[in-house]
Amino acid sequence: MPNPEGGRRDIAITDGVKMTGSSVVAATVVAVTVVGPLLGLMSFSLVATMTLFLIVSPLMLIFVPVLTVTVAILAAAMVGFGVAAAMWTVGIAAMVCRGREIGIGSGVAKKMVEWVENVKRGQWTPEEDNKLASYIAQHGTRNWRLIPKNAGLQRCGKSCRLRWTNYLRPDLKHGQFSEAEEHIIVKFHSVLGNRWSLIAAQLPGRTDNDVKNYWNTKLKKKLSGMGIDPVTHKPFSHLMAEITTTLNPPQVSHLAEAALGCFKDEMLHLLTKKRVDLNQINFSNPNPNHNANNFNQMVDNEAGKIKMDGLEHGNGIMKLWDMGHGFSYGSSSSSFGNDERNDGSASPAVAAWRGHGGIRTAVAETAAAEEEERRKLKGEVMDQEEIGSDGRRGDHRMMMMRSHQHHDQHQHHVFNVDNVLWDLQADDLINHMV
DNA sequence: AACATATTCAACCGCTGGAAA
DNA sequence: ATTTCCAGCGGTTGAATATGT
Repeated sequence: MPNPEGGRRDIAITDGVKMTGSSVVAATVVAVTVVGPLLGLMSFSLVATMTLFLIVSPLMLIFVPVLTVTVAILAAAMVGFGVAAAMWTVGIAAMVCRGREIGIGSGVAKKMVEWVENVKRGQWTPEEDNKLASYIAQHGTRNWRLIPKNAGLQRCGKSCRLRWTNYLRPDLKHGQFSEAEEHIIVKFHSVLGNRWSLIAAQLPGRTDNDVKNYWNTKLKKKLSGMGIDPVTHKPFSHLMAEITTTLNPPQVSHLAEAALGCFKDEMLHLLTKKRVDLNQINFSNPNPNHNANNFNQMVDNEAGKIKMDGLEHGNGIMKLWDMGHGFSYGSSSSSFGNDERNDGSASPAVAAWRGHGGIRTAVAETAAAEEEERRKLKGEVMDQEEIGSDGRRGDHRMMMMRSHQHHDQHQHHVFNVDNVLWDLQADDLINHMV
């Protein structure tokens, strides 16, 4: 698509500020300005040192041949430095230009680009907030690239968009999360994993960033403190049981040593890194009450929006959260949040979701396998897109996952200990922690 | 009071995929 | 069919603040 402003393609680094001829010149000037004085200083140092040496040396004549060679070498070195500096100068300019083009997002190039382009970063000031909010109130949020320009802000479009969506939007709720909100986050995280946008969609006025931060800073610790692994939502005791039944005795003893330390969370996190072979996933449903049915019902309600009443109040669904005592991970056979089966493994529903990246950091699934699986599902999912009427990608993903469950009826189960391969060496676990 | 450490959370980064040309 | 633009997403960072020593 031709750029409407006649420039080259925008790049990610500043999200919409284009490279222009003046920027190239400015970048070069900046680079030369930095390198020039450095070169001058180096030359001056060399000349001064040599002069001083020649003046003070009484044995100058004796060492003339040596000095000649030395000076020749140093001169050659200076030429080399000069060439290197010139190349560096050109390189910096090129890096800035190229960085602008392809989106290099770190290091000198980034700083140069920021400086050259005069794009501000960091905390927003109240004045900036006012400018952005009043502009959006008048013109809407149609083209984020143009918004900072038109609003008189020295920000990139992406920064403006994030500021608006995460902070300035009038429908946002600021302040502490309520217990009910915590409840919802934990329940949905147990099924969706780190799908923050999907979880946030269940909490009016909260952004995915809010939910993510709250989870990482509060809820994770809260669950750990209650003896529940925040990654798998399983009790630690179950994970330890899995360790002892799965690993060889020497490995178990190493793990036990590690467990005695103060790295419980890290260890358990690593222990949940199971290899997922998507070709062997079994989404069959040995338990007629398991979560897949409950979840599918919820997804069907209100065009893909999950119905909280059913989650919170029952119909055979376990109540995870006891308002008086915090989280309650019971052993109900029809549990939703914990989804624990008698053998300690997660149910197919949870496994299905996790198999699609719900707990990417915990499940050592390969990106390639996941991508292939997505592609396989894509056609089927597209047929169901109308269910997610608001067009959010998360809803598509939900549909994909649901679709996947139906699609792979005859495959094996991800988290069933009988089928899981543990791919971590005990030494690796310990080394990582230490 | 001064310093060190931990916590919080706004802002950012890089990637992805849909839409548009 | 391909290229380009744009917005959404999850992970990460780092400044500001709180808490501990």
